[in-house]
Order: sequence, then C-alpha cells, then structure tokens
Amino acid sequence: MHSVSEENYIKTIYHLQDGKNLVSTNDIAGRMKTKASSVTDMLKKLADKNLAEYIPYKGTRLTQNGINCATQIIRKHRLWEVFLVEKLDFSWDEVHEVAEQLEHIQSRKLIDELDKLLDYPKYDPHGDPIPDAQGNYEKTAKTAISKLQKGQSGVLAGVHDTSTRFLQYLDKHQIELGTQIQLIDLEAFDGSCLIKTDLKELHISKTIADNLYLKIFK
Amino acid sequence: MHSVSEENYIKTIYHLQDGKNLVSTNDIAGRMKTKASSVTDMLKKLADKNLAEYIPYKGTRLTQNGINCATQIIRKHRLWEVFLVEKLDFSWDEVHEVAEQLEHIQSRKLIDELDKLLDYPKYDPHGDPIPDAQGNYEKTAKTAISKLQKGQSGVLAGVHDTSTRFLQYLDKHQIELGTQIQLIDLEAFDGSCLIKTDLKELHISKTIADNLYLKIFK
DNA sequence: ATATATTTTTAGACAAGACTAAACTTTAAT
DNA sequence: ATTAAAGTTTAGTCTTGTCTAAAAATATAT
Repeated sequence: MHSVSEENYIKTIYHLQDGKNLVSTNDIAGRMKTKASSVTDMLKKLADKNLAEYIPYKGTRLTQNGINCATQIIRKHRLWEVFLVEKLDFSWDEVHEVAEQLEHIQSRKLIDELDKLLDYPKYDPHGDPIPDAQGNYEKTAKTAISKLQKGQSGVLAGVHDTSTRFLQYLDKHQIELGTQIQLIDLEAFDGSCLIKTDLKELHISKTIADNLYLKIFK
Repeated sequence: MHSVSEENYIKTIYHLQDGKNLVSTNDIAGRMKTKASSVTDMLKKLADKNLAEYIPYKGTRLTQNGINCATQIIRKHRLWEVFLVEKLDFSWDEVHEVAEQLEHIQSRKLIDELDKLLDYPKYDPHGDPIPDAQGNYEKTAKTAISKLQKGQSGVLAGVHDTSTRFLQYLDKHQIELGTQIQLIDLEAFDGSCLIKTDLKELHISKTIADNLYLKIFK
C-alpha cells in the first residue's frame, strides 16, 4: 500500500481541499509542520502514483484515487476514535493522538469488524461523520459563526480568508481546524461576537466571525 | 521512544535469546529476513542506546533495559491477539500479521484499558502467556516431543541442537518456532515419533524428537 | 596445524523523507 | 510597468534502515 507519510499527506490535502480548487504547498506545510520543500517532493511522488494532480507553482488536488484513499483513512481514524471513547473509556480530547497512529494499520477485515463491534456508528466523538466501507458519508453543512444563534456550538471546519495574517491571528489565539467553539453573545450593533473555546473566551469582530466556518453539533 | 525497526530487532533477539547466552547475528538475520550486515548495524545502535550488549564476532544479548522493552512489546502483541479473536471474530491463524502492526502503537493508556476490556487475560490465542503491566509473566515449561504423551500438542518454543544442518532440516519441513505440533504416535522400539503440524504429518527420529521443545497447551 | 568453509564486519551505495539555502515564479504594491 | 514581497521549487545534505561485495575473524576438517 502507501507509506504512513504518503497517507498523512493525502489526509491533509483532503482536509484542506474542501471547496477550494487547488491546495497550496505552503498550506500543506503549515498544517503538517514540515517545510515547503519537503511538500514539493511529496507532491511529485503523489502525482506519479496518480493520487494527486500537481501543477507547479499553482497547487495540488487529489485525484479520485486519492480521494478514495483519504476517505478510507478518515473512516479508520474516526472509527478508532469511537472505539477509544466507547470501549476504552478515553475522553474526547485524548483520542486524537492515538487515532493518528491507529489509522495507518492495514487490514480490511480489522476495520470492518471494528465497525460491526461498534454497531456501525455514524459520527465520531467530535461530531464528524464516519464514511462507510464504500467511502460515502453525510457531508455536514458548515456555517459561519456570524450566522449562528446564541449558545450554538460546533467545530471549526474551515476558514474563508486564508491570508497569513488571519491564520497567524488564529494561531495566536490557539484556534485551529477542529477547535470546539461556542457562540456566547452576538452584538447586534457591529456584528462582533463573544465566543468560547475549551481554552478561553474571546471577543472577535464580524470580519473574523464571517471567516470562521463551523460544523454544527446535531 | 524507539523506532518500529528497533522494536522488531529487540523482540527478535528476545525470542532467540531464551536460555542461550548470546544470540548470533546470522540467527537474527534469518528470522527477520534481512541481511547479516544490516543486523550488525542495528546491534551497534541498540548497544549505543543501552538496549543490548554487543560483542563483535561473538553475538548479542539484551540488557535489562532491552528485556523490559521486549516484554512490553510482547504484552501488546498478545493482548491485541486476544482482542482480535475475542472481540473481532478473527480466527487464531489470522491474528499474527495484524498484531505485528498493532504492537507498535505507543500509548500506555491504550494498552492498560485494552487489558481491562479483555478482563486481564493470562494467555493469548496460541496459548502463550501475556506479561502484566510490570512485565511479569508465567514462564511456560517446555518439554521435548520425546517426553510427551500420545495426543498432546503444543507450540515449538525452542531447539536444543542449533546446527545449521538441523535447522535446515526444520526449514525443509516447514517447522519453525511457533509451529503447532501434535504427537500422534510414539514408537517404543526406537523412540521415533509421528507428529502432525497444521501443514502435514511427519515421521521423526528420537534424536530429532529430543531436540524439539514444545510449550504445552493447558 | 594448516587449509577450507562459514560467519561476521566493514565499506560504499541506495531509497525515503526530511532539511537549508539559493534560485525561480507569481502576486502585490507603488 | 516595474519593483518588492511572498510563495514555490531546485540543488545539495542528512538520517534511518537497507543492500552488495569485499575483507576479516572464527570454526571445521583433514
């Protein structure tokens, strides 16, 4: 099959893709905490293996092949997360690191039997949908924070503005994709909001609230 | 922690050690399907990390450090095997390959919780004892085939004669450490035996029966 | 005891995946 | 439109773990 490293790149590209036409080298490097030059090398390799289309200086996108591969990795990751929480008494914030390792175990039977053991769950402990064996899953709608009702919460699933300035702002406030966010208060006057993460409360402008897309918890 | 490759060497040395004073480079290479030169490189590395003592041209043995590491890997391997058989409906001959992958997952909590989920099993599906969290486990007694009662069966756990000739004989008949063997018939006249593996029946001389040590199933 | 065979180590090469520094493209700004 | 800034790629190096071929050490056989 594919190496662990290849799988991690595929997964990252898949998550960054969403909506966008092409994913940039730098975005991948940023998310994987590696250097752009390493990413370039890997993109060529993924293109050789027909897992991604790579257009130099422009960016990359997964092929159907790559997408299938990504959804299977995500299926495994999320099923293992359910297993850890349901069967091994992990809390929802402890599962990610271990699931990152378990998602690379290669065995079709293992994952299908795990699915059965867990009684075919539809969502992982963070509310993300779990792809079935064919790779199909319910695409959860995403909503800008500025469109939420007071009290609603969800998980950061995307950003509209991808400028360094903005992303650095998020970094500074320890907000990243996957961060759980609740809308505490919405100021009608200027559209600014008070939001709460598991780490702290934060006042953000309408501009920022428009740029943060959440997956809403059911 | 240690790399997957290091862990595999440690595990192999541990299994080959048993009784013997030193494990030879070639034995390790043979069991790991790698070349002796690769083994030499790794032995130096393990010695640097204080996981093994390495005496050039003579052989190697694990330090207490290395032994602790080995028993933890074995604990993980065997617990995962129980999990696969008990919870995921694997049969006992399907588990090894997957457990080889799972044994390298790093998470103390994961393995302790798994142990709890399985209700602290003492043996894996092949009858091998499972070390506890402290690394202690019941050392199963080993018995030469020539000492068995008709009908008893067990798993090949060691050989007395380690000559190439003898080991090549075992290779030829697809018998290796871990092979399941049952004593079908014992000839009183010359001490020769008829034994059965999962692959075939085989008539062996007393000399050979004296040299094959089994772990007996309870 | 010496020659031969076997085992082990060394030396040098390679692939995967990462990095730095320099060169090259593209984008943004005047 | 030209220049500056930002993003991307290339070239060359490094580490881990592997290999082959040759050299060295040990074991075996006459």
